[in-house]
Amino acid sequence: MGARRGEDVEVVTAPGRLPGNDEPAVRERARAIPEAAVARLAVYLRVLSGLAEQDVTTISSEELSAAAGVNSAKLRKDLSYIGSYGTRGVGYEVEVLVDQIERILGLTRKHSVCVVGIGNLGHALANYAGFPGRGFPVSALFDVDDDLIGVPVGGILVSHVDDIPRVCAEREVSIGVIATPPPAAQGVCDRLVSAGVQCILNFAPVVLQVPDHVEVRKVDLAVEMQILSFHVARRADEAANADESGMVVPG
Amino acid sequence: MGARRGEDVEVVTAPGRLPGNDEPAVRERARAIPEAAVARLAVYLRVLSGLAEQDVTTISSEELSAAAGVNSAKLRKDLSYIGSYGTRGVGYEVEVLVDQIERILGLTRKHSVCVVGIGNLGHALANYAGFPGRGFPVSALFDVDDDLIGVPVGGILVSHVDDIPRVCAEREVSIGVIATPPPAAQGVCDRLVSAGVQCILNFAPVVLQVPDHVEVRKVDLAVEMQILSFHVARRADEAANADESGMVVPG
DNA sequence: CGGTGTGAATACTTTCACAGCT
DNA sequence: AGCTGTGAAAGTATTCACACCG
Repeated sequence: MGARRGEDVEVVTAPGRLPGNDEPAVRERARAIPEAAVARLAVYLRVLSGLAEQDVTTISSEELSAAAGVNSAKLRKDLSYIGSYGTRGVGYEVEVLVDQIERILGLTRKHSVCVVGIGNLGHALANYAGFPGRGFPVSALFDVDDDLIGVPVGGILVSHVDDIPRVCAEREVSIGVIATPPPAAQGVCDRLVSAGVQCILNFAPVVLQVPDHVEVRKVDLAVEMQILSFHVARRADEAANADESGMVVPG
Repeated sequence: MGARRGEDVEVVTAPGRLPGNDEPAVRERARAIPEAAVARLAVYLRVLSGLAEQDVTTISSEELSAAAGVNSAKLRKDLSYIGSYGTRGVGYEVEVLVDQIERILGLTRKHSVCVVGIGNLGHALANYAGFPGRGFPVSALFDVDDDLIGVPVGGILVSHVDDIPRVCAEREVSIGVIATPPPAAQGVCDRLVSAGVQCILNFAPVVLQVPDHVEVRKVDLAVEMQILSFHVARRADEAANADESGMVVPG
């Protein structure tokens, strides 16, 4: 980073709107799509795919945003990150948006997925129709249980976790899904990483330690439930407060 | 953003809650914990519970933050939202933090959970040990399939979705988990809402429309996969660019 | 007109850095 | 001497509001 420690360096530059602003460390990559926007693009894509199936060809930001559960300004901003594909006064062509979002999300290539840990959840994941349907073929399954090795689940034979390096290399796995019990997760993660897998989706309730170049996303049921619990509690508090402050309850 | 340009802007800083500050129109919110912080508190809680089991009694922000995968400033800030329970020069008492986080997250009450849609995923959820273990007893299961009604799954008998209102009321369900196929999700959601359930965790890949007073969180595998796909693509782009710009790849 | 695309304003989150307590 | 707690700065994300264009 540049200068810090301002001996009266006075921060001058308001967020650069000046033209001659040649930031030194600025990545001139246009690929600066906010993470939050990426997540929403995936949602828009699903909504749009549904519309395409119903032969809707054109849609406005207002309609699309309502269907996606966001407001229209956010939707337009999100779409603006990927380019200008709308027509003023009209709206967007569904098919164009589908293509462009798929391009940005990298869905034009297929991404082989492996699932590690074939318990209840692993079974569900291995059979999950949403994966292959949208460019994510599940191409390997792993477990430690001898009774499972060689058994077909969702059409794929389960391999032993010890074979992760070989099998992942052979089948060019790019995304690993961890659905093991918590104590096994870090070990499995390490094996996936050393097998060259750079993206991991973790269902085990543990914080995985990985090198910088590996991307981890986690799905944590307990955390989700606790967040909901927090909201239940907050609501109860508010109700109690409103009550006590003599508010008249409407309806 | 702070001061810039000489128009005595004086942005009065934000939501401070100084003591003795008699804000005019402040709506008495003692509970102003950022959503993002709430999610992390749940993670800290799990780490802390693990530490407690290993008889660790005291921990510094540096250690705890490392175990939780965040930096220590963020951890301290997050903890500061719930109060001052640390000892300067020493650290935090594990047990105190556990109690306080549980209190804030509303885990001192039990929250009955129902699962709707007893397919692969529903089975996995019904059997998920993480729920009852941490104050979220699964107390009702629902499906439409006649072959499933009355069958015990994870020790609970499956009821028909038509009985959602009655059963949810009887068992005081406060959190509904939707694990149905996409087309059924909105209908199930509506029934849960009219049964008085105010918090919903949605695994179906659809955007649920709910009244304002209902809190929905979603877990969307396809979206997660697509976000990872985006990162795979970005990485590939970066590699290509670095390559082309004649960069020497470091070891 | 009607609806997109986007600077600018606002709101929220993270990080810095250090005063103050133990 | 060390670590927490926290204002203030920096960085992101969301929303507003309107110029612009079909």
